[in-house]
Amino acid sequence: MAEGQSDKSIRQNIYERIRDDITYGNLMPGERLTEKKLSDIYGVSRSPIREALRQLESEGLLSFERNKGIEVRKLSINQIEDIYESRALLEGYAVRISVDRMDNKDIINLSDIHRKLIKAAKDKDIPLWLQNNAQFHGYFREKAGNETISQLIVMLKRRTYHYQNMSVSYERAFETYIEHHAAILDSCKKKEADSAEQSMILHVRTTKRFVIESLSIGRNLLL
Amino acid sequence: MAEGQSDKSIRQNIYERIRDDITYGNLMPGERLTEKKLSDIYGVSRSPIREALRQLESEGLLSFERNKGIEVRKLSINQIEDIYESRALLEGYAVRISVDRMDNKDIINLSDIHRKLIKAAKDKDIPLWLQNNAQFHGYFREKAGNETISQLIVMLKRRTYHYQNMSVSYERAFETYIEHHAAILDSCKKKEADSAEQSMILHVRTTKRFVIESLSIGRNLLL
DNA sequence: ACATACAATAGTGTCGACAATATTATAGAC
DNA sequence: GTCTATAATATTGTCGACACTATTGTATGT
Repeated sequence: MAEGQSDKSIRQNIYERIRDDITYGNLMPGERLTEKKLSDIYGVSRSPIREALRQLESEGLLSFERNKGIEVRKLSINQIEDIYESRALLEGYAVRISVDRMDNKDIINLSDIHRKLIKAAKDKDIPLWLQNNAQFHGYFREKAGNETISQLIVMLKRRTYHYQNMSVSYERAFETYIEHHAAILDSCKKKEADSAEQSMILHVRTTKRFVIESLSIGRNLLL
Repeated sequence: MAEGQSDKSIRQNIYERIRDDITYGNLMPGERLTEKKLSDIYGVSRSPIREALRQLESEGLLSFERNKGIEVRKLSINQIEDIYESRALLEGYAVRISVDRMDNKDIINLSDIHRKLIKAAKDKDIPLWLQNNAQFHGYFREKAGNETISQLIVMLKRRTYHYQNMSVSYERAFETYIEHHAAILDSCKKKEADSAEQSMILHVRTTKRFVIESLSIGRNLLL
């Protein structure tokens, strides 16, 4: 009866598993991976593992050193800033393009997500927050209808996912984010594309600031 | 006395070779690759080849179908448009950020490249054009100092490289491009970042139009 | 001539083994 | 005790073989 899925290749399963382990923090930045260990854990040979690792490297989640090994990519403050600046640009664009394409139904859907975010914040329900926050941002990504930009945003989000998660509990973060979302939503309603874009850029940059601040605090505590 | 490089891994060599074969048009979109054939051509086993292929897939240069095989990724008109829109956004950003960081030396360097482009256009020296055009665009990419955005631009350029090369000979292309470059350069001199950004966006979008038009013409001739 | 079943072929997916390289442990000199 | 040289170990890089799947070719019945 076997293990389960099975119409995906082993490589694909391994790829998704390691990817998720990185994004959800089971594998931490800087952590060392050896092919042998992964091979033992998942009970498969090294071939599909190596191929999965190559994919993850290309997507910026792992870093290799020839004949040395693999580690979960560790980002410098500078690199984190670069990634968030890129996201600000791309997500800002997505919002700007979306605005003109939205009808009443879209506004209702977004307002609904927005309400759930307010509730999640009030209850301090972080998983609920993360889920709806992803939906909120994803809505614009999809609506903009640019496949390439959508993929780039998703890829960049993955690179900082665990850094960002560590900062969600940052004081006042929820409150600030909700204000930003409200501003974006408001501009959408008024069909003010440029204003919506600016609000999104501000939103992502603020997130960047929170992430970096909480990172410094974490390091100060540790060192 | 052996082949040459040799302190790069076989995988890395194969990766670069296939990548270049795609970007420079030795491998055409839609062309089918089999691991066996590549293995025979390069005289190595399939393992490093498969790993290289995975990298190229992640970068959007190949497309896979499970148990079916690999082909050089063929882009639809829509996908080409998406990629150029993304490039317009990213390269526009790079220019905008660059402007404030430029000193007289930079302006001189860019003017120099610009002059060489004019000469290449006059002589219809396409390789010289391509080389200096890459330098011109690369200058802003580097100057902007955002590693992530720089990598994204390079990746996206590769995806459309051979499509674009087919269109360089498009009538009036050189002339138009030189006007655009002049406008960008002019805005840089005047330190008008927004204007420079807009000129670059226009430039990339115009390139998109030329590529798509020359593509349609090519298809009409063929069908 | 056409459709179906089945065999032959070709290609991808995975595995275990070995080679090359890097890291760690050990021993010896001072 | 510390440094260096060397042996032992661990890890990555590459290979050839086999399993599984899809495609193509062939034969048979109608």
